[in-house]
Amino acid sequence: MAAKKSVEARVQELREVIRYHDRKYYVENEPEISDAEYDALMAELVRLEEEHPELRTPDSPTQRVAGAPTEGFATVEHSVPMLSLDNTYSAEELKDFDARVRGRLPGENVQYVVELKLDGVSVALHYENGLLVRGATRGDGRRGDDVTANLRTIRSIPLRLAGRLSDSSVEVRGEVFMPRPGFEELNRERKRRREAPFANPRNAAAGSLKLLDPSEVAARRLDAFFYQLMGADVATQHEALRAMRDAGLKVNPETVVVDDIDSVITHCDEWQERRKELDYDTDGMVVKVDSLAQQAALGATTRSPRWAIAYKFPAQSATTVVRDIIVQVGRTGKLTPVAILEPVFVSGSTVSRATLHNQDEIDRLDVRVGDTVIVEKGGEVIPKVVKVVRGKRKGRPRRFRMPARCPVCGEPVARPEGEVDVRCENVGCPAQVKRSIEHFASRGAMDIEGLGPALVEQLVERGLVEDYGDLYGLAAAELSGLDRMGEKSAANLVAALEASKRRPFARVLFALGIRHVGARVAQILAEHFRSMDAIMKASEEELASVEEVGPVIAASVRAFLSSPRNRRVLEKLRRAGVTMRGGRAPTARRTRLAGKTVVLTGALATMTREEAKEAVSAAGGRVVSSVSSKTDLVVVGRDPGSKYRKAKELGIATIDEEEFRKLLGGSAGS
DNA sequence: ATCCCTCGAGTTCA
DNA sequence: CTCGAGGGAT
Repeated sequence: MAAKKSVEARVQELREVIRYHDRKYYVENEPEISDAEYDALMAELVRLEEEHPELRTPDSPTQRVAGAPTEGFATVEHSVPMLSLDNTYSAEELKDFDARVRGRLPGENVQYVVELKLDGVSVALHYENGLLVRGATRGDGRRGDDVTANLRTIRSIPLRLAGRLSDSSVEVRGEVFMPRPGFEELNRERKRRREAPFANPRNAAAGSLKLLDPSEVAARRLDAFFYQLMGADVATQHEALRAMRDAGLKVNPETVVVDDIDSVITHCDEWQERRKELDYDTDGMVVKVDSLAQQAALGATTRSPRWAIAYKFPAQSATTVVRDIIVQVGRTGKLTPVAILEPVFVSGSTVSRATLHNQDEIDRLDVRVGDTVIVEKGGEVIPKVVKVVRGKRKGRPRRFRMPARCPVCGEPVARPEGEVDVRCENVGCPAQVKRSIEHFASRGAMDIEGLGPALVEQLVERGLVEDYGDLYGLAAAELSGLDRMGEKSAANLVAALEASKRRPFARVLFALGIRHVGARVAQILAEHFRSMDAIMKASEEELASVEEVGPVIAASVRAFLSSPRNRRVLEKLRRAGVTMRGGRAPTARRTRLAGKTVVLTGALATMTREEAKEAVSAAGGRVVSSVSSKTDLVVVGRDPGSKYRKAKELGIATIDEEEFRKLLGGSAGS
């Protein structure tokens, strides 16, 4: 056993040495040994582990690419939501931010940390006892994909933390990105293999993290910078950055701590130019209040923290020509003018169309066909026509006027008094019919896989369906004759339709496409009325008396369900066996909240008002809007309103968010 | 009457 | 993502 002992010791030693050099090379950028020497160390470790599989541990440097390709990614809920930051675009707005911060921290000294804002993919890593156990993408902020296997392949992400954090359990957040040289190399290779190149490094990074085979991810040159540390004993953001760096997590070196907003602005201005020197993309700067105590005092709104803000570099713009202005008809019948542009490359992608929203916008810009215009990407994604270059207008092109008749069905259109939008009111208009079927089939609604715009187009054009009620009458035989529809796809679609009949009632209600009834309102109505019959019977007043439903929504629902045409469609759905009633309400657990009347005031940090309400009703309690002598408990969040005072006056018990979560029994926020 | 927060709806490209 | 508008609180 003596031999065994020395092998074990050698394995340990190799791991430590490799980890040390990994860090020198990938994190600190100061390699101490040659690649060949490094490879030799790694080869020895691999060999020893192969000979002694019992010595393998998950944090061994050989285990970066472990695990077979997966079918998909599990969803992970973030313990604390990954909020996005509010954006600012000018020095003026930064000063406003500073004023808001100081206003909420009277008499206190405020320091700011200014960091580069990387243009990549946000991730959250969990280390337990110093070991990387899980990593997830930001997703929608509340839940993301578990991409642990892929993150493990990124060499600048330590599998085990070093130094003071070496056996602590922390969460760190950062940005995974692809440096430009790696991106260019990847695209050259993709072109060689006749694969579509990525439009920009961010897309390449996002696409790489979603690869199902970790060994493919390992071949991509991904990198990461970390900027948030949770669960460690630090008092300021700059200490957190230092602690992460000491632990072997890569932290962006271009970070400064400053004493006032003017220095922040100077720094932002400077990087606007200097960012070109970097070999990775940045889309702005992030300004954070340094003190974590002050951060906590400032808190967050439901959307973003109040202690940080993003300063976005001015959007890149490009000049192009308007070839045409066309008019689209949406699901609700709204006519939308769209500029068809001479394709032009703007910040990462080629733009060929841009919405002009409505006649007012067109008049404001005075865009005409043939005009030269400046386009920008508002919010990095959606292109926007910013202005017309008047000097380049040739001749006297006609002003654009919204058509008096629907371009699709030819019926006259209406523009209600005082509204900016023009609508086609013909519910049988093919454009509306197609869009409403697409909506019906979409994810979030009935989620019918394989039923996309192209197929809907054919189904309607060939008269196979007149509305979404007809979908369930489709037979595989009818379908397999369509373009790109073999027997197999036809059978799949029929199966998908069958499966969709079991969607929960709330989804069905949403799928109907009633104006003002989105996913959320549908959920509220479903929970309150429990069945289609009950909603059909409800009067407008009864509908409007439901919390969160006002006169406009009530009228819209009533109008939809009163229309004989819609009733016929609903009848088809009912006969097909589509869910028309909700299940029972989840049985209330026996908790200390059971039977209590609760009032919420102020903003909660870890859940929205709605989630809090759900949590209370799941716990058997009831949330009402105002404090009275009948109220049992007032939950006080950040910036409580007058309800807090009233609770004090009436001597009603108040609790803060932490106590509230305890009362909910830890299972809140689900 | 007015402010603030959310939700709904429309939109682009790979 | 952003704009506009509905709903509730003030």
